[in-house]
Amino acid sequence: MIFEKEILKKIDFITENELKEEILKHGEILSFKKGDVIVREGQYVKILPIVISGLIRVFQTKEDREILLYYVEPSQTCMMSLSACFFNNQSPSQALAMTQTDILAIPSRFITQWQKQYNSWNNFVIKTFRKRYDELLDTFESVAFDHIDKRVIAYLARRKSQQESTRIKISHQQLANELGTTRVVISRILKQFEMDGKLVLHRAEIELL
Amino acid sequence: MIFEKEILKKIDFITENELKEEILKHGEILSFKKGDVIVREGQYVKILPIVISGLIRVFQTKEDREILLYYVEPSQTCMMSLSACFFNNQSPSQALAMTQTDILAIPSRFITQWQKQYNSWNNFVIKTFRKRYDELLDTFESVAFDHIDKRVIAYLARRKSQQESTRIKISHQQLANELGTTRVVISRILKQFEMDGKLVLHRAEIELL
DNA sequence: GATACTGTGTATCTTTTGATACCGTTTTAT
DNA sequence: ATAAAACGGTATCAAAAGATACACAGTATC
Repeated sequence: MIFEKEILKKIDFITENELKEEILKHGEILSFKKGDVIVREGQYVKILPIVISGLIRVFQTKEDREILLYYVEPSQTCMMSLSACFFNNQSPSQALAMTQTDILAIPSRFITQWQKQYNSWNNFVIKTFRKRYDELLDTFESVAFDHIDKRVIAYLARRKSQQESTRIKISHQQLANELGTTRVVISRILKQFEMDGKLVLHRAEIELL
Repeated sequence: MIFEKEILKKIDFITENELKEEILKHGEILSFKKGDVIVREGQYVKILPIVISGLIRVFQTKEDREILLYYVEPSQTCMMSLSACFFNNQSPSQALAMTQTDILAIPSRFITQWQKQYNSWNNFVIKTFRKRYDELLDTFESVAFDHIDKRVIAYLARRKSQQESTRIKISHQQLANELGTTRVVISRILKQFEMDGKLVLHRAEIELL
């Protein structure tokens, strides 16, 4: 059971009390288990998900490879859903629950309505677009100009700071998928890092030093 | 002199007559010559530019290299300006007039106001964000997964369709900057294409066949 | 017309990354 | 318990792209 108090804590970027009430009234909590598909490619999207707890991975698949768009963390929403709701489009991407995840589902009809009525909602919408753009630009720059070893380090560092632990559970294959390369390349680089004393490798787990 | 009729033609995505009048009333036409800097990095942005004629190049500079974000064509606006106006931020990027360019400058205070009042304006705002995101994603994918020769061809094809001519005025060095690589690589690839009979090279100009 | 700058062709060498293949270990499923 | 799948180490080879260097032609400037 999720209490209203917890929900309100996650949407503290909403300043108008009236809007808070509306959100609690019209939003519905949906729960997903690890590995559940939340949105399929091509599916029409009727709700906007705001993550209350857990983590959602949003990605596209193109010719048997995945392109990671972004993760949706608590207090955030999915830009692609936002856009799809807005224009009543099909979703161009897939969303997957990475862990047990609870979302607050807002029916799409409220999105533009609230944008007009509530400043903080409109801010939320615009910030979501801008944030994802900046993230993508970051990724783009690192793909364009950095070597893979640097990207691996950056990825691990980000994971470390997100989860407050130096042990990162991920297989070489998964890491390769995240960075858009192959398993052999990742194994090679990680081994080198281990020899340099930067980390220790365990099965499906990387321990940062 | 730019006539109201021409302006209205360029903003035909605006459906409300009332808004059209407001735009004509509060917007101001600004003209730039080829090469003029329209926005500097770090500058506060007080107006939203809608291009009436010409072309604007929006890019960032990082450690002596340029990162092209996008071009703003007639009827379009600059996402970065939109975002900067919205949050009263400094512009993280530079904008440069590629040719003689006329813009319709909308004072920033109207942006959110009109978003609330006019659906077509809000659509314009959201579409701008989404469009630039999609473009960036496209570029990202081609950088991540395509070889440079394919990217060169794609770049030339886009330029061709934009300007309705098979002769593209660009030097190898400029082309290298656009694609984030070096002159030698571009010369090498273009020469190969010429030998394959796909194009003819002239000085600072490429003729597509 | 001399000079400097820009644009281009091309050769050589190196680094990075990808592709493939093979092997052993550990975990999972039946 | 046994087979299958997932995980990872490593070697070899090839391709793509970057770095550097040099030559020379066209263009602009004075």
